[in-house]
Amino acid sequence: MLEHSRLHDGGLSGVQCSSRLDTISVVQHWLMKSEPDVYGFATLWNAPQRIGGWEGVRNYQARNYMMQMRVGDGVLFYHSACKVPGVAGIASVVREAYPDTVQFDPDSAYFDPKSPPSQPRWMQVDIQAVQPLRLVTLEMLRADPLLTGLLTLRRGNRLSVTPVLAAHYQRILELGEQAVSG
DNA sequence: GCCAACGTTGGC
DNA sequence: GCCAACGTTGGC
Repeated sequence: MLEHSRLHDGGLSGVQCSSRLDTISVVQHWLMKSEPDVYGFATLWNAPQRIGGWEGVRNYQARNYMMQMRVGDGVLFYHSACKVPGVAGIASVVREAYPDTVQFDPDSAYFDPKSPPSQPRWMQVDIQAVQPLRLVTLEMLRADPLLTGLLTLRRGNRLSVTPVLAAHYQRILELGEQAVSG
């Protein structure tokens, strides 16, 4: 089992590093958006081994976040551009960043002629569905004072991959499970 | 390196 | 379908 030394780029740069930090594994959390009409949580849930490749990201910031992902990181699977947007389930990272498989394919909608196979521009990760949630709607997210600061709630935020604080991740999980039992 | 034009995202 | 917000492109 690999262990990783890594820091979020979200303001931890001032943290003192002990010499043992490189043996500490820190689970990170992320939110990833997908249009359910194209690829929803159910699609991932029904895929072989419940694993799917997150290809097609064509935004550098989102790509850079994916490159920070490590096996075991938690993922909130968010449904966007649909009737009721919200977090539909959780997944986890099962394969770390590798060259996006469709960027070289001229027949793919995600083809990027400016990305030579010798120097791939776009990366993807693989994620595995862990658990469906009762939809935690955008409205619920906005209404919860504990979720203040969640990047997805920021006005005008279109990033399809964003880091999520552990506390926010836990809270959203709670909301999704609470809805099921309640 | 500026910035206008254009394309895309995504809530509403 | 509208439109605000934001990223990218390309002329200069």
